[in-house]
Amino acid sequence: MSSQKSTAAPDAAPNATGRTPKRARGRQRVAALLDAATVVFAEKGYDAATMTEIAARSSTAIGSLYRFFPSKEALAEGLLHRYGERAGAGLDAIAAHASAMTAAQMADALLDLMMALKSERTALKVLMDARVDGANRRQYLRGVIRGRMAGVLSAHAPGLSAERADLLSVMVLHLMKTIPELAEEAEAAALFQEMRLVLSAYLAAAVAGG
Amino acid sequence: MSSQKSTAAPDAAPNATGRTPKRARGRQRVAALLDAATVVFAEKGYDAATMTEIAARSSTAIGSLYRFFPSKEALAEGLLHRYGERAGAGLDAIAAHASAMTAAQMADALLDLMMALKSERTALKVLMDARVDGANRRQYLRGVIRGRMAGVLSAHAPGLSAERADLLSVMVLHLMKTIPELAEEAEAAALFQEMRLVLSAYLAAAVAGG
Amino acid sequence: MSSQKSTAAPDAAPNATGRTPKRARGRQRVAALLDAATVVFAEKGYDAATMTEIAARSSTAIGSLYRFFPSKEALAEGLLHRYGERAGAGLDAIAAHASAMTAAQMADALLDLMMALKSERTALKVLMDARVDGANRRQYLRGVIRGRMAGVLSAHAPGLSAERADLLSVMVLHLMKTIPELAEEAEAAALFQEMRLVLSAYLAAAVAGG
Amino acid sequence: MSSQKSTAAPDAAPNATGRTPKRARGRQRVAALLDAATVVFAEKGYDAATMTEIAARSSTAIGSLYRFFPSKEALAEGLLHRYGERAGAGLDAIAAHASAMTAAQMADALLDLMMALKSERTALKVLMDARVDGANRRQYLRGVIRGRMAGVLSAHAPGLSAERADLLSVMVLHLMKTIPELAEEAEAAALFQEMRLVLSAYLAAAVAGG
DNA sequence: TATGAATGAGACTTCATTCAT
DNA sequence: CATGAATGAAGTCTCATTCAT
Repeated sequence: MSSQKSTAAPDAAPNATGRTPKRARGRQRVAALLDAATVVFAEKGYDAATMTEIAARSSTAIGSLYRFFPSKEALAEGLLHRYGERAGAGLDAIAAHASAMTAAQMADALLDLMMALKSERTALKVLMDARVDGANRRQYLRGVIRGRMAGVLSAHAPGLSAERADLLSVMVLHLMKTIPELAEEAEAAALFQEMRLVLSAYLAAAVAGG
Repeated sequence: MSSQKSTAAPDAAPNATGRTPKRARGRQRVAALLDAATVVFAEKGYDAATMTEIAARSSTAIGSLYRFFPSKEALAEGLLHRYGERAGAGLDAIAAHASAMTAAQMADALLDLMMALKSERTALKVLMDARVDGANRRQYLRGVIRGRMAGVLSAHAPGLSAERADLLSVMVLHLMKTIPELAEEAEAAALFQEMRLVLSAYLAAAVAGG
Repeated sequence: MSSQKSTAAPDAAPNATGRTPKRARGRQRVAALLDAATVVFAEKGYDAATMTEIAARSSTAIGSLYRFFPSKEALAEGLLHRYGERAGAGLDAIAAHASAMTAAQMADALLDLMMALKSERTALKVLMDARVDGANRRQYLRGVIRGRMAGVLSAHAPGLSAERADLLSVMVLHLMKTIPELAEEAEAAALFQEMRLVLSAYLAAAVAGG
Repeated sequence: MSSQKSTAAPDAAPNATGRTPKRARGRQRVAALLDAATVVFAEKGYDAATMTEIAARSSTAIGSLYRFFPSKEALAEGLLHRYGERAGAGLDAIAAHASAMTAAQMADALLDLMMALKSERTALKVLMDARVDGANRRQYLRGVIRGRMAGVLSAHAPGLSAERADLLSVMVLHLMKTIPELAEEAEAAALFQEMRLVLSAYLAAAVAGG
């Protein structure tokens, strides 16, 4: 099932022709499907989201949806995969400047990234929370992101042991993961600022050797 | 299935009196149902959890489950209610000693409470996240707990404004809410200690006026 | 099943004591149950009516309801039986004066009887229409009433052959049976008068040898 | 079950052309479903009829039944609609010759129509009697048929006032509606002739100004 | 290859009926 | 005998997935 994906949504190199040859059409479809899935999963939750609605929202026939993603689980996987790439890229970008940042600046940078991925983040949360059997697949995403985040933190605080950086990265990711939930509270804006405090206090304490 | 019940409900008739037969049995049933619901909701999530499985896990006939909780939503509500009472009592107990605690001790106390309610906490998170219509009932729980937590924090740091205490309590609750997720990671124990650091650093910074 | 009824609801002679000894209490219960059943069947239809509601409306425990009527079908039977007795008595009363009536007067008398039994009539219709297996039991009621009606018609028009009187009685009963439905139309009152016309025209034509 | 279908649906593809495959199949399905529903509703009544049985009788998967009729109520509505069209057409055909008919001929014509729609009529009665909420839809059917019948009567007896024609049509429809019940009696054939007498006597009396 | 009608397992819920108290 | 909690078969409806066209 997971092996089929590489066939259906190949990460092939960007094509040379500027037009939309066969291959590119598929890429667009996949993107549209993932966008629709993001919206529907976020709105309804994993179980309540229906393949039919996701297909409809992206103007795709249900049969075509199943051609690209052979199951609902595979679709979720696809979403996770795309998110992993985007978030990874964002973290790499932060890592590039991490050494020159204060704890507060680091907190800001991470929160900014969080906001940039906001819409996807909600869908992600839904998928990660869904107690599906595909827990293993989630492990993959975790691994990818976690490594990137550890890179960020090591760059930021070169003194950290590899072990410590790993643990820190898990906790920071955990904290970031919960941010969209804060947006649902009445005091969303204030809580967002408050999370800045949480993060910077934690990072400062941890780097100091807490 | 019905014959299994006498085996599966060894906690029957704790007292020797012939009294409270009907009533007590009902109470036990409800408790068993809520326990089973806690487990199943936590394992599967709200949508994927089935009334049939919850009934089976508590050795209850499906019809009996519906006698006590006339809908899945009502069952969720029952769980929320029970959790509210337990968590509220725990917070009140902490509040009684809050003034004499350091930030680190407060973090410990809160985490201890969290551990005591661990199994229920996971189910709770699932229910609070579920995109059900009965959002009002959840709002009620939120209000109750939040007020209790604000009491704890005010007792701990009398200098806080009511507003600030409110905001802090929301954030602390938010952080605590996410703890069960950490338990799913490989480094659960270490992360738990890490959360101690997060909480105490945040509390110390916040009380200091960060 | 049907044999149990004679035990549960005996048509025993009116008791001598003026009080309410054991036997009479049962009689009251049965009457209350049948009254409640009449209302609920009429309101909801046979299938949608629930034994629980019928018990509740007559302030009877569900277990007691089942003591008197061992099944829903038996309860329906009980209602049919009571209706048969009441309608039969009414028809006998009409028969006593039938020889002195014109066709129009006969139509009036029958319609008056119909109105007197109105509330029960609606419940009856529901039960007769219900496509339950107990079709045989309905046959019984039909037989009883039909014989009475044939008596009325023979008294009214002595010239009719027994065969003809039988056929006429079936048709007249059929027409009367449908009256409650007219009450649901907007023009109920006018239709009721119209039914007078139908009946008297038919009786006159039939007696005349149509 | 799916393999049985080719056996159970011998009316498939009446034309030789490869054309109208999808569309025509849908229409056939709907017709088969309505036919099955007619039978089952007539046999069991509205409540006791199960969607599962209706699907089975038309060799349709339950899911397909729900694709065409998204609820039991919708299915009933579909039946009502189809009946309305057929009965309306029949009444219009009678109206075309009504002016040249005697009361007895009119009675015959109406009874003939009734016989032609016999099987549907029984189901109709069940649906119209059913205590469902969708009463509005039934009102619509009533209106349509009633207007057609008033047209028939006006054509038959031009002297009738519009009001009177309306009232007459309601009563005539009422009488016709009850015919299927007569078919359940032992003397069905004789009763059918008797209904001829009822109708013609009534029409004659009414036209005469009774 | 794209399409969407068809499929049927399975979810929630109701209610007639039983039986321990 | 009365009571009403307990039971579980059965009904309506949804939706992931397949496959003929």
